[in-house]
Amino acid sequence: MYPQKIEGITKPNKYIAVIDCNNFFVSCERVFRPELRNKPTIVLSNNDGCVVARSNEVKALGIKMGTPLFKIKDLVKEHNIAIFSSNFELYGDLSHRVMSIIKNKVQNYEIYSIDECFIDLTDIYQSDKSEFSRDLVRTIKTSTGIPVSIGIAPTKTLAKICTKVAKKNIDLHGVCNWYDQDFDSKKNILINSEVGDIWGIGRANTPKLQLQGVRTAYDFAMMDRKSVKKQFTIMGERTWLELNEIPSIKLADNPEPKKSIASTRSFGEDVTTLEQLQKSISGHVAQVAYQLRKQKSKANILIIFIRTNNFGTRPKYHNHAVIHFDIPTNSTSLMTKEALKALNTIYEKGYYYKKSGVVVTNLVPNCIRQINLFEDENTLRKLDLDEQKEEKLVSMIDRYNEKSGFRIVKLAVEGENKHRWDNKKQLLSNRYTTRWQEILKVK
DNA sequence: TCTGGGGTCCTAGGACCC
DNA sequence: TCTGGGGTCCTAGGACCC
Repeated sequence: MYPQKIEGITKPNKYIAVIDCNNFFVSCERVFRPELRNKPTIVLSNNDGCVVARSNEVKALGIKMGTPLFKIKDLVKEHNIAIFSSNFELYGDLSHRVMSIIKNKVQNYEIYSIDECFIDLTDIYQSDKSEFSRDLVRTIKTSTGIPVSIGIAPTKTLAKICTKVAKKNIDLHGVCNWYDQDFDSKKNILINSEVGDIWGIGRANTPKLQLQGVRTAYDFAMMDRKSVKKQFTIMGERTWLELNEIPSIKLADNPEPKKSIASTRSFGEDVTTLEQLQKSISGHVAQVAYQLRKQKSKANILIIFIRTNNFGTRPKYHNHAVIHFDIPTNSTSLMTKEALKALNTIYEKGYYYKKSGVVVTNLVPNCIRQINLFEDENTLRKLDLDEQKEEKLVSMIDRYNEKSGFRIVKLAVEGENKHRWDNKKQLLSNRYTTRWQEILKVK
């Protein structure tokens, strides 16, 4: 009998909702190109490699998320699909606008990704959660142009399932509320969602479940709890509980600072020389160091990596180096120096490199100061002074770069602005909302 | 010819300790 | 022939998400 009874747990009456932007990147492009409404449209990943966003018309053609562009050339031609390079400056700005509207309406929210936000509606003033949500859908649409869907349920996992229902049924006006369903409809919703589509059940576990005859969310919810935990660990158990209406994944409001920050990118053209790699690694280091400073953190560990193409027949090589700092840092110059030293040790001549990147982890808040064993008080004081000086300079540079919108001030090793091997972005739309030069012109 | 980027969490197993 | 037992901490790798 669904939902399964779970001993010792009383269900709290929670109203968790998830707001999901429909085909977000595509919707962003359509805001400024309304003639593309109802026309098949896709947005590509970096280097114009894979499809990362699809309009409904494209989904209907059976084009899957992540498909490389070259594999669908024929379909693109045949159906006259509109193609865009990814324009993260635009998407980031529109996302920010959507989230601001949500923040204005609810106290408890968790921005989950660029296009998704969980909210807790349990304690909002309005008693009709569905009406509140339909209103939110309308407000977001009229003030940003972005269509969204909202699912409301006792748990995050069920809410995610409900948004999918909301997207499929136009007459729901963008909102599906689990609490509005009778027993049979709830059961039907679960029966109609494939086990692999459940939030938390991924590529690796889907076949495992299917082999046991578990094909739908309903099948999964009806499994034996112990068997779920044994096979899919505590993560699977949480999902199982959530499908049985027991909240087990908390709303992460007041977000924690990031625990790791990465900057990685594949090259638009073959890279072979150490000098080119130095420039790209320096650029990545500058990026993560800036983000570290922005969230007021310092890093204990810096990892750099370089790799050749995973595909194709040319010789493959990948390697990484891990740098431990004695004192946590967010200094671009110090991190660059160490990163380049490390790059020397992993660079091998004769390969065609395709990608490089850096990751910082073991982050600590700025204010925590790990005392090095060998530091006495005088060196400490001097260090503090040096640090303050550097911090002043760096924050000035950060502010200047933010204001100008580009990273104009940077270390010499990064080199000139544009490299031949930089990202390919041949189909980029204008950054309508963040650059004056590219603002929409009304004729 | 052409195949993204940036995160989080959990577990198993080794190192180390008493 | 014998080769404890139990704890903690750390890391690499896997699984997941968008």
